[in-house]
Amino acid sequence: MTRTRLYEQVAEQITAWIQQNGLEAGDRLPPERELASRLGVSRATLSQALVALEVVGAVVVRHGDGTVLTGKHSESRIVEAIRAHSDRLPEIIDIRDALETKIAALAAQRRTKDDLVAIDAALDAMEESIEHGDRGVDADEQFHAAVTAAAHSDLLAQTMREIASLIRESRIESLSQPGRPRNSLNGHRAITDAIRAQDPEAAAAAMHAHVEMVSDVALLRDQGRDQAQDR
Amino acid sequence: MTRTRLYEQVAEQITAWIQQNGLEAGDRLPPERELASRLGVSRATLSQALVALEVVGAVVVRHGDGTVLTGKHSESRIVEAIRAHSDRLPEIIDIRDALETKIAALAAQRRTKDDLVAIDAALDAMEESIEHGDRGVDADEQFHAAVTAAAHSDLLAQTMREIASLIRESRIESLSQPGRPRNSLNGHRAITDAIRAQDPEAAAAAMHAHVEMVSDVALLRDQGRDQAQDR
DNA sequence: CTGGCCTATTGGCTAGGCCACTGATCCATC
DNA sequence: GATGGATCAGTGGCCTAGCCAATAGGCCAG
Repeated sequence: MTRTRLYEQVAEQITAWIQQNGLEAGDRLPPERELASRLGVSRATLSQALVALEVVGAVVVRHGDGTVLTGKHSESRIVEAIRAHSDRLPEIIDIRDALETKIAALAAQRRTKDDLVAIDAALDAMEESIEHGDRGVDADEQFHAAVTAAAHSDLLAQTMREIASLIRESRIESLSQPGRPRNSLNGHRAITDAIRAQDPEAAAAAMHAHVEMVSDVALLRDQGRDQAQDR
Repeated sequence: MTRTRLYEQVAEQITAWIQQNGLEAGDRLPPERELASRLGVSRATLSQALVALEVVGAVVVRHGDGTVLTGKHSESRIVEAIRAHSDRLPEIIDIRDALETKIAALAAQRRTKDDLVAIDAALDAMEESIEHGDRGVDADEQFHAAVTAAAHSDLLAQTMREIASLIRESRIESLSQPGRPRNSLNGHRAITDAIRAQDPEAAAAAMHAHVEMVSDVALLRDQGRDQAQDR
């Protein structure tokens, strides 16, 4: 059994420190000498930690200049592959439809009582959020996360996490449309009902309709430069 | 522009050396002191290179023992997340069903003439392969890759690539069953017909049936320790 | 044969130092 | 006044030397 190496701890301390201080891309880390003494490690060890962070793509170390943050933290190759393209929204809809429809069906089959409690809680949170005039972005995310958890598939869950940042962006755009949060909430209710009734087909259909509704926004927005991809 | 760091060169030399000598998982690298002097760098620098290789997952450094190769090179986090579990086959079926069903539907909508040519070619390759008594694993893979390409979605394609190694394993098991390659080929034909006819629903249904057929094997194999996950 | 100890080997980490690169400043030149 | 080169302080890159800690295998006592 290999124990945690010091450089790993240091790397984590650094990332934590970055988060705490709200540092963003382009910001600089303290000089190695200072940072090393502040963390109570040698410069060599700190250097190892920086190598690790550099390999992961979190920072870039520039000789003679300093260590600057990339902000990319550690994005999956999936996300990287799609970020370059400007017309990514349709693709996000496609993959959400593929994954979440299946997830909804599995959730209907496998959900436990606890899963239902979590889903209901997310539903309540979104309702309350909307009552307060919010868009309910976080609650929306919470709901989908709860459904994903109820599907009890690590692989599907991990894949959803990989593209979470992409989905979040589209989610914000969608929920910014007037009347959309209420609409979305109704969609969530239908999905929840089907999951509660343990009806996979209905859950899949409800989720599909929900994702489709979101896609309308995307199409509206992409209308101008829509290409051969007829949907 | 930041020039190449020494540790990067060292890491590359090491990986090259591994390839040249045909080292495999479980093999040991020379001791740090020896390796460092042989590469003409200090132990500190070599240590940085090893950290980089460790972060990438190519090696694991064990205190007091040595540095051993993992052979995993660089697998996606999705794959890593699932490798730990022994009962991964059901989950692979789930995600294949989710992704490939959607991919088939999209392929039916978006396929070009060239896409069809590629799909037909894969079909022919599989047929010929089976005639020769092979299992047609490569041709099977080729077919699914061609369909994925025809869906014209970078995101879905990249996601499929991420879990490709997992699918490949299940594929080999499936096609090893007697009579299975022929069965699989028929499934491919049905999928191809639907895609050629540009019928999304039929393509999705055909792909779903195809994946289900594969899942039968998996269930058969997992029968003994099947848990609450009723399917 | 078993169990515990010893030791050679190997990686973990530190300390201290010199070198190379970067960027800003200052100054001579035009 | 504008331009271009020299300078210098700060920063990372890399090295040497050394001690500490974990591992594995052999040795010895029981």
